Amino acid sequence: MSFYVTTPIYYVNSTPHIGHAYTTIAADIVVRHRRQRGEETFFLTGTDEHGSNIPRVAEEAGLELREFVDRNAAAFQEMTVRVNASNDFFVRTTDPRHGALVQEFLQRIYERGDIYEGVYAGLYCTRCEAFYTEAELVDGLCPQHGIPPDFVEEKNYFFRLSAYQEALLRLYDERREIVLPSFRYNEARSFIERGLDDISVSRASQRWGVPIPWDTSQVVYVWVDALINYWSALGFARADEDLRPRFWPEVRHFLAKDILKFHCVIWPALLLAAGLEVPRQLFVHGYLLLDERKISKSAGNVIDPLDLIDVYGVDPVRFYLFRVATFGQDGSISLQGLHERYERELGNELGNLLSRTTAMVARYRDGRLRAAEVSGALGAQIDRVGGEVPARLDEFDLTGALELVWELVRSLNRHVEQSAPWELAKDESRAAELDRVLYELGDGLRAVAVAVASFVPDASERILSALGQPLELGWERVAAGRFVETDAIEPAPPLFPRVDAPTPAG
RNA sequence: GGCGGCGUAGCUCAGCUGGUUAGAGCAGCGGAAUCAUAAUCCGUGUGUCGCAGGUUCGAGUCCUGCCGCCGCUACCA
Repeated sequence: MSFYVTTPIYYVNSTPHIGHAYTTIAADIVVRHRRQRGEETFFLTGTDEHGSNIPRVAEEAGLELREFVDRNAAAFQEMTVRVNASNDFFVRTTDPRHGALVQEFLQRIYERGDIYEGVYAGLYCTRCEAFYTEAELVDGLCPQHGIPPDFVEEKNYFFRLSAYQEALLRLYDERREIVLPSFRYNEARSFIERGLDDISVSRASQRWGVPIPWDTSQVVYVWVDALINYWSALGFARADEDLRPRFWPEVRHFLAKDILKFHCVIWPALLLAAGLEVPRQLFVHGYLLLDERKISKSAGNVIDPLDLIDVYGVDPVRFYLFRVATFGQDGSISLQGLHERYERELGNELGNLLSRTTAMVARYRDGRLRAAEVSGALGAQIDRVGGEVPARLDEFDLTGALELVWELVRSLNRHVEQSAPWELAKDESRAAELDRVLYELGDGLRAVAVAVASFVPDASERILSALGQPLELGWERVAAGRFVETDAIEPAPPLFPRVDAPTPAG
């Protein structure tokens, strides 16, 4: 079974913020988990570099076009690396190999008859790359950007989106889970239901883009160019293999709610028109709100994820985002919340659990941990994590999956208190009891490490190392009693050391 | 206007196809312990489950209406 995951390709018009990191991390968690289950995976992310905004913004920045997109693409590549995303490829739409496949894709639709020539006249917001009707404007300005739209009249090529209404409805009816969560499915379906207008897929007045193959005086509309990346990248990501037969259409697209229509309506229609299969699934997540407010430049509350990573490290940021907010819904984050979760849950509940466990093994048993039996309730809970976490991740309930693992962390701390190894250590006749408790703690912590590996990969490794366990993450190891005997456990250094509290000014 | 989401303890939220005295975490208060990054554990909640009706033996959970917040979308004589 192959499993292909994508993030949107991010627009190099601006630099990365926490919202980009959120989508990338979500996709990464899911794909890492699938690898743990031994599935064949491919994880794609990248940048969207065409469109009329780019020449304008580049000029404002005083840079050559190429220089500008290279610089901003590099910022997204750095973000990808810094959040520890395990992507298999990073696609850029300015890559000529992408351009060639975009042309091939459009040519197919053209030849099959669903692209025709027409004239578009209307109000156009260059920032949105979208046309507006008078009614959509607010005080005559673009509702998104608050700038006056331009009146544009030009010859364009149109895609017969309107012809795909029935096919799309049929698709939605046959595959209820094509768009998740279900309320996003409803949103997309009702949009299709009320009728679709044809869309312009070319721009006559622009030069920065992929030329229309049969009329090189025009370039491909940036959104169409961008969507095709999901299919094109598989064609050239590997020099020695076209990956499309292997991974298309087993794709899961992750995206934020603002680009639902492009992904859930236009993209499947384009694929149908090109005679290709539609995506297996699309997951539409919500927005992160900073202190209850939408994150935006105009609100002045943009967070650079790299700043947070500099202070707390990458794992805590990955952890926090899926701990506070239910994935799929909008969710509130705050610097203080991150700090509190870091301290309490990562530092105290998990980090300290490792510290106390390893310290006791070192102190009472000279670092030796021998196989013993894992008692009923605890063993059952470990096995339950192994069984139920995959089910939650299969439906992209990242928050629920993490909560299940955390309940096990809490149980282990409770187990320490209830069995009080320091009491057992005082009584030679209870040596076997002590051995068993220490083994249970070690085994439970080991299982936790494997179970949270997709969320906090670095910490997972450090836990396994501290316990003298092999760095093997196969999901079958999330089960009781898989601890490998060892003689070399030393008191572990703090897994998540204290950091200074954030300044109120932020 | 249509469609959809949300409204549950001070705060953040779970509560799937209706069923024992409505839950978790945080914060607060009280206590225990000392293996540990003073980290942990235990106890502690008189909540009109937005409001009003209805269906049912039984509703936070279904239906209707209404109120408030939000999203998508349409339209305006």
